[in-house]
Amino acid sequence: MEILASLNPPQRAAVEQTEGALLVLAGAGSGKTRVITLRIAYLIAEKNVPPYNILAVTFTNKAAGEMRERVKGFLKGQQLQSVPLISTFHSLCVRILRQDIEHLNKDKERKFRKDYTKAFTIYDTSDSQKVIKACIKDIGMDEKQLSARSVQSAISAAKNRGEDFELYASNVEYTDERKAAIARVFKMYEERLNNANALDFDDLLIKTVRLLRISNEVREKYNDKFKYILVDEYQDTNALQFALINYLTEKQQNICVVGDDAQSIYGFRGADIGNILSFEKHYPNAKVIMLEQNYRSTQMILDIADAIISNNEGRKEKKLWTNNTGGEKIFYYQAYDADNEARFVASKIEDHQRKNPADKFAILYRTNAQSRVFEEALRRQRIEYNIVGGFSFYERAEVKDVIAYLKLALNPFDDIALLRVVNTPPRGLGKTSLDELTFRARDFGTSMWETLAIITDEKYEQPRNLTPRALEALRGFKKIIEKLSKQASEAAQTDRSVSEVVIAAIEDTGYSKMLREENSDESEARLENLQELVNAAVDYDKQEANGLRDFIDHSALSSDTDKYDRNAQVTMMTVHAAKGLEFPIVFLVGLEDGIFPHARSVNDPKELEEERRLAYVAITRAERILYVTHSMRRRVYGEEMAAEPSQFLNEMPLDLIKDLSRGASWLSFAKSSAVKNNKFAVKALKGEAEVEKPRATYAGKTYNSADAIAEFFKTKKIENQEPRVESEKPKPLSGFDKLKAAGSSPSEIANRKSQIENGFVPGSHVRHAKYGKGLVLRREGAGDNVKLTISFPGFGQKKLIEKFANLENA
DNA sequence: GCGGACACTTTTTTT
DNA sequence: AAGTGTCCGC
Repeated sequence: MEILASLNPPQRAAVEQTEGALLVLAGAGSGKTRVITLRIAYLIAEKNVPPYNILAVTFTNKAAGEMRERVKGFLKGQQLQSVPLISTFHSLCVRILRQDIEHLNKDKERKFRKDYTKAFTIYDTSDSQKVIKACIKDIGMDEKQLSARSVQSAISAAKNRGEDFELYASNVEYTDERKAAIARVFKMYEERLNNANALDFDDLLIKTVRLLRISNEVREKYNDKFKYILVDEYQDTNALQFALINYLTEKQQNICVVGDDAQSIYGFRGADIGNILSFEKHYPNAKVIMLEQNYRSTQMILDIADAIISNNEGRKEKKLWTNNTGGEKIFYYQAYDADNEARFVASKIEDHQRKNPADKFAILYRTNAQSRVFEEALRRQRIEYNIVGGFSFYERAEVKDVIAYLKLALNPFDDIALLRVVNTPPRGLGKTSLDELTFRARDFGTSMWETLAIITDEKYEQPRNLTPRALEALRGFKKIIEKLSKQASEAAQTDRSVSEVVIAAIEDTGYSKMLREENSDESEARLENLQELVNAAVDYDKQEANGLRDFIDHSALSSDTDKYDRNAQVTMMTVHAAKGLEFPIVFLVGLEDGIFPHARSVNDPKELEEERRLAYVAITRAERILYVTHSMRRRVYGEEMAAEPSQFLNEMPLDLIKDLSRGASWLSFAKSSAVKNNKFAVKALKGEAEVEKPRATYAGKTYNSADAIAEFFKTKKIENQEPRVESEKPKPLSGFDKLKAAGSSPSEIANRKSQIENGFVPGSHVRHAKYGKGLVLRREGAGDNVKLTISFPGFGQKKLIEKFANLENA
């Protein structure tokens, strides 16, 4: 292959070393994806491996799509009999289970009696949360004592650790009532999913691993099928995924994994960097190849990324290098508020586009919620953009409703689907009737659908506790589903048109009638969305012949419906979604304490390190130019709050950053006083420096110029009163801004404070023995229970009990 | 049983 | 701010 000539020696070795186990440890921008896709092409084109023998696994649909595109590009012009399977872990599992799940029914150690069928349903996060909610209620607890959300994440975490409900329960201490309750819910949840012939996202992996473990036949089948296996972003695998790979490679050991420990950002999903070490243990003959040359970014960008990541303790030393020396400094902008931040980005994009219309941009943020302001700003400037992820098409209520009809038609045991649509459109079935139905289902130990069949039967003689009207409604509903079910199973088995069934689910169920009669803008939009769903089904009919079930699976497993369009000029997405991608110009926005690093991560050193790796991923997306921005105020829960610069900003080498802010900014201040106020720097100047660098660790100092920042915030007050940026109308102030507007001298604030039960109010500066100066952001509770949220530069936000915190005025 | 008014939580990140 | 859950009058 000619193209191999363009590779450097280690890259080339990674492509050509096709037999046996191979671990490729690669830095950001080192051509990882290029290597892995070329390898697939190489196997096919040079080694004559039939494509169906190749399996490549990724973590996101977007990565899988990207990889398919690239492989196609490399194999352009070749006639192929089949295609390699390039899929996410979850899709792979669905594919295996749809064929072979029934082998699980022979499992001698199975915990529940109900058999799985190939028609199993996939429960997405909100589906399983509904089940959990019901379970919590049924063990007699209140959502306030035990939130469905937290139980869900506890269950999911346990599952990803490889614990089933029994193991989980056996680890609960006698005194831990909360955990004991979770264990009870866990068991009940598992049983209900089993009854519903349903699997949640975690189960897809768990059941597949179990299947491969207990069935030699199945394991052998897939070992024979997948002769060459590749795993991208290997650092993100968790224990289950590792086990899955091990089973699949039992016979042949042709496995190639590619990863970068510095880019591990899915710890919250149980990803374990340790799998890199386990890999070498499990495949003792594994070769290891390192790719350290970066081909993507300028030296300037790499230096910034490296400066940040080197604050992490748990990290393999790995210094990226590049031939792209120099490059432009990193641009920095401090915005007055979120809107101003978005305007800045939009106007910069406009500038660049004027100079070079072909430029490509990415706007990267920590959370999806941040996207809206940027959408608005870009739309105002008439800049076209593409948004990845966020609120998915398949999450819209009307789409979920119609999908629920289809799911129910395919798997009538799916209680969640039934409850979703039984009274949508309204059929006169209210809470009373549905409670009765639920109660009976629990009583009989059957699914809702079976229960419904039993009590609507003419010959049923027990009292029904249902009004004649409700009974008729249930019978009507039953007929609708039966009819749809007939159509659906035809479409699922034969390759008959999926779109016909989708249309039936919209029309014959009364759903579209309901929307048409509502006749509002809202219902109009919903009808259009359903039309969109029909279009998707029509497209689907044209391209693939995999039937309705596959169509539904797709809707469950693809959260980012708007798949990444590599030709888009401007792409907006979360940093997570950007992994594996690159852009000439990147805007990393919202670099604020509490947002990035996220407030939920600052209290746990491990999580903070993950945030830092996330920042590393974000920065290394940039090829030529990187902008970093933060805003001084941000709306949180509808309330305008003061926002502090992110500690990651301060971990950047300040002299590599060019300030584009108008007037004074955090950066200008930090720069001018960094030398003067930094004890270490002063020592260094005097030649007394202990070699010990002010190594920023989570437990200690993070800022290398904490005093400078503290001082900056003192002066910030004045600046905030005279916004430097034109803003159409003055925004209503709230929180501490109101305080400042009313009278902003420290003494006045202090007075006010003593009036308010002698406590610290939001907006006041305090001093803490350990953390130093901080800004009070929030005050909750009363009396002895007052909790304060305080932002301490260098330490992040802390929640302190006022009574014990020993705070002083500052 | 239904719909509207109101009270209340919620935002990490992905499958 | 926005979406969800609960209560109440019809």
